[in-house]
Amino acid sequence: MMTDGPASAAHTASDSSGKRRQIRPKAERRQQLIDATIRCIAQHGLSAVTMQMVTSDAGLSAGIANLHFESKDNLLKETLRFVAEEYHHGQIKIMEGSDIPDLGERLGALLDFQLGRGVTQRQKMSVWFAYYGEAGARPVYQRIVSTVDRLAAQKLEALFTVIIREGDYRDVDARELATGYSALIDGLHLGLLVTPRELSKRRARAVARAFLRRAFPQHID
Amino acid sequence: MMTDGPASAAHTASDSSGKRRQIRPKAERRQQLIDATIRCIAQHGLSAVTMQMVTSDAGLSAGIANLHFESKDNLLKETLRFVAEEYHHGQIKIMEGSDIPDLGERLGALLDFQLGRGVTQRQKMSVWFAYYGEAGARPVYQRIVSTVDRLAAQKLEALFTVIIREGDYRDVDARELATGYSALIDGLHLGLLVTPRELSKRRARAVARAFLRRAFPQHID
DNA sequence: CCTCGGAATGAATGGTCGTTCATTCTTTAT
DNA sequence: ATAAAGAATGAACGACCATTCATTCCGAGG
Repeated sequence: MMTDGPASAAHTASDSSGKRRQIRPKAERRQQLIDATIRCIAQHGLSAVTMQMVTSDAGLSAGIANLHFESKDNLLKETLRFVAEEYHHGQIKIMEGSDIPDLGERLGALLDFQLGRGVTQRQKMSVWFAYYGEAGARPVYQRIVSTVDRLAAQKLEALFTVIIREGDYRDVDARELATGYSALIDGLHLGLLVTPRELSKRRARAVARAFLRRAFPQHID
Repeated sequence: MMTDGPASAAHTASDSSGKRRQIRPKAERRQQLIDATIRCIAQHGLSAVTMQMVTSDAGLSAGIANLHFESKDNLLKETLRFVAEEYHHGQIKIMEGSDIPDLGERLGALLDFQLGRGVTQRQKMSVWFAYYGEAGARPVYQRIVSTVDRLAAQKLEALFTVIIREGDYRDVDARELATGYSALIDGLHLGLLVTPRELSKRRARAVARAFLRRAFPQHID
């Protein structure tokens, strides 16, 4: 929802479109600032992000972030919530989506989403792991991620359960496999972020596909 | 080397052992400060760590970190290097260690190390992912991690290659499997850090073991 | 016992950041 | 057209942080 529309084209304040003050709906300004925050975290790292950085990247004045979000802490919290929900909603939509009747194909669609263009953008990954890094010390972040994570994990386990029944697979535990698959995807995201030279997106997809093939040989070719 | 010896028992400056100034070898002071940095990152998060925090946690005066490390940036860099090398040296030692002749057992030892007490301590994991979070924006961190990572990946691939030959496994690519296993372990570490409620250490080990069993059924029971 | 090198200290400094709020400006309703 | 409402601005403020360095003091060598 409104993540990369033309409205977010103003990456710098030096827009030649004029310096005239613009009044916009509150929700739009909030999203504009969250988008700017994502860009700043990806470019400079969470620990280097300043309010000046964010507001100037958004092409707005210094005090505006405190106007729409109460504080910097809150802005960062809301940014994490946005990224987390965007990612998990996309996942869940595919998993329960009956528009792909074949379960093997649905699994493939999930994999492509998780390691495809939208999610694997360096920007989003940077944000994702920047917060993970702080999560150990900040229970607020843990709670935000846990909430959406749990729902996605349940959906994945349900999907795996149906596939196991359909394929009559033996010695495969849906819960264990779902945990493993989720962890594998997270680990691959990490590799793509930290060591992009050694792990290409193509290879990441191949690795994830191989994981699923070993568990569900009849469903994945 | 000297990670948790009795020497690092001074977690606060309020040691009743006296306030008398102590002069110690340079290497010892450096390690003392790195240990304090690890504790501070784990407790407060990388972005909240201050020099005051570190030096007071180490029980020393304010300017000492700048004396032994040139700057805060350098202190953080050296701390990452220490954690990365400690982790990867432990791994590599097990992988090439001929003290465990049976390859299946050696694999199990590797798994226990990666998801066992030493590594999975919240402290170490926090540090690990705090830096990962910043790696997207800081090439220095990428280089430190890449260097040690590459060596470990090669050793793991070599070990898998031997196991594949020994078990005569078909349709298993050592390189692909090594990438997958490494990613899985990273992902499990992440789960242990961010959602400890939903993923216990015991279950993480079971998931990793199941991954290996699906690939090398004869070697893992 | 004395001396000297240098390890350790911590008050002081300069700079940066988050936040505030009086003011300016745009929009909507009358 | 005019006024009221409130969105946006940006200079100013106070707090905090990394870094410096004059000073203190330990301890090894004579």
